[in-house]
Amino acid sequence: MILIINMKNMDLRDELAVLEDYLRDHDLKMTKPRQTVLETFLAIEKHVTAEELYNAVHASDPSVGQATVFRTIRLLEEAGLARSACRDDGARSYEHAYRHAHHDHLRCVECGAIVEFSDGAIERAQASVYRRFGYEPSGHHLELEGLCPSCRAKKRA
Amino acid sequence: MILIINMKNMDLRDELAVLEDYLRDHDLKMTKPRQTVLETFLAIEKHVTAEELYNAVHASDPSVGQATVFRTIRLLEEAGLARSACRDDGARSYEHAYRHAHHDHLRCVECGAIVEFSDGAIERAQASVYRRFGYEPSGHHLELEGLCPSCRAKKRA
DNA sequence: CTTCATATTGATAATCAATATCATGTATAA
DNA sequence: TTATACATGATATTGATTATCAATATGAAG
Ligand SMILES: [Zn+2]
Ligand SMILES: [Zn+2]
Ligand SMILES: [Zn+2]
Ligand SMILES: [Zn+2]
Repeated sequence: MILIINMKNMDLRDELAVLEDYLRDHDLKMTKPRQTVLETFLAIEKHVTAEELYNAVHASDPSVGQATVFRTIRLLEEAGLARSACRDDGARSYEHAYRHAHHDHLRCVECGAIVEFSDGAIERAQASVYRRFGYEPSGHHLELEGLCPSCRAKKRA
Repeated sequence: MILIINMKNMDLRDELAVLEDYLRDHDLKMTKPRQTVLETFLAIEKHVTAEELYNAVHASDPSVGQATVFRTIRLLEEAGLARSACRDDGARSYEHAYRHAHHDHLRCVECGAIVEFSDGAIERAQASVYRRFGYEPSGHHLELEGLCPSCRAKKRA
């Protein structure tokens, strides 16, 4: 058990430092709930909604409230530790941002499977669009939708 | 006044036919509120939310209720007359889809100005991503964010 | 260690977009 | 016209998120 906790702490070190720096710079305080939310978020290696994150947080510390999870995930976003995108079906979803290179998403409209990809040609073409209209780039959201190989197979069967 | 109404009717002819065909094929009925919502939607040449559309509809016919506007804009989407995308700040927004070629959006994060563009290189690169992962394309959403020329100038001043 | 100003918390109420419900009104075909 | 199924507007409801607020915890200063 202690080993696991130690391993977690090792993995967390940088992210924790990023959060602490952000808090210090904004006269905010490090608290137990905020650490719990950060740890839980970092332990989930996929896209999560605030609700899903709350469930996970609640499992390891039932005293943490929903509101705090919503507040903290926004904080993580501002601190550069999380990235968010609005999901077409309602709830906003979040993913890791620190030490996770920019990527776009390819989602199966049938089963929801998500492929994360990065494509140089797309990025370069986007840069040229920015230049064409004289805009200064500050980010973008690209989601490709389609039918994944296994759902295509099922549909043919 | 009559002239304007006639002009509107001319512009509407095709779109109205598209909706009528869709309604007939689905055993649905053409009604006054549905026509009003369609006319109003087509008269607005920019992205609108259901709420904004309701306000415009209400101006020309106060008897039409909000629920009907929500229902009808979804209907227009299904009929291929409207396209929607979820806006980062909350409400879903809609734009014309009939006889409006696919395009992507470049939005100023400062003033909200939107440039609609279409870029062959981006579309081709996306097609190659679909092939790479064996997905069958069914659509995509791309929004570039940045600072428009005039906001860049203001920022420098 | 104690003080103390200030930030944070969890519970709850409130907001916002979007849907569901339902009694009443209306389109359309026979 | 008459029947039938669909559509409507008002209203209640949902679901995600945010605001409010009294009680608590943090962290810097003394
Ligand atoms: Zn699939
Ligand atoms: Zn991702
Ligand atoms: Zn601008
Ligand atoms: Zn557009």
